[in-house]
Amino acid sequence: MKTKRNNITTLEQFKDKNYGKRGNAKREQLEAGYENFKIGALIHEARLEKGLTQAELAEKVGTTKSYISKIENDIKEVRISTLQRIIELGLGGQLQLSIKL
Amino acid sequence: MKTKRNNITTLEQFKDKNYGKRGNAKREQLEAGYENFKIGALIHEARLEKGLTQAELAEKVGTTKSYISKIENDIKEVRISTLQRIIELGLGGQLQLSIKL
DNA sequence: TAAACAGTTGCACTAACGGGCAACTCTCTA
DNA sequence: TAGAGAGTTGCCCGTTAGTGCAACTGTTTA
Repeated sequence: MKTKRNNITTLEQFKDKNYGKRGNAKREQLEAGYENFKIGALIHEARLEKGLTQAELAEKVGTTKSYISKIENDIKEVRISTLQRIIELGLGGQLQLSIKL
Repeated sequence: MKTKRNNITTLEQFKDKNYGKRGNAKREQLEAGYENFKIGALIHEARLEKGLTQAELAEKVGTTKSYISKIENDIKEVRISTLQRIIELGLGGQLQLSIKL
């Protein structure tokens, strides 16, 4: 079998290795506990929980790893339908939406 | 003062008057309890809870009532940023997003 | 070293769609 | 009747989400 050799593929690894390293948006979101949620962090975390790489997720969804990366870093705006597609096809999950008044 | 004379401006009125009348998406969503949520129904309900008309909501958000109508009826796709704008500026609420894996 | 994997970033393209305008329907009141 | 308010719908256009490619930076293993 092909063993995974490197890089971050679980949430724990990410938190251990990257948390607090760079002054990026991802870390700030973790610190803020997603109070000001960003979609990117949401997908990022879910993907790691599933143990998928960006390329693997991209393939399931029918897109490219570069696009996944852009979404996770909130570089590109996402349509809700696209978000649903990623979550359902790629992560086997469901998008939950609600309004807190 | 200018009194509101007509049409539906509360959730109760909507349910009383429209529920089950037409075979539209809105009714089906109400019946399904939003299992297959649609953004439209979400905004629609929140708007009625706030007692706003489409035009009033539109003005707060800086858009038109026609656009609000299209979103509520799921005719148009919504961007997440737009959804946030509507909920925050227009309804004074917060959009809650999560992924159920 | 190097090679392979994971992720980021830049650039350029285009079909799709967000969003506006205006005209329409429907309902209620006078 | 008519007029006004609430909501729907058709048409249109400019923007941009989504894509594709390629080059880049780490990081890990051999």
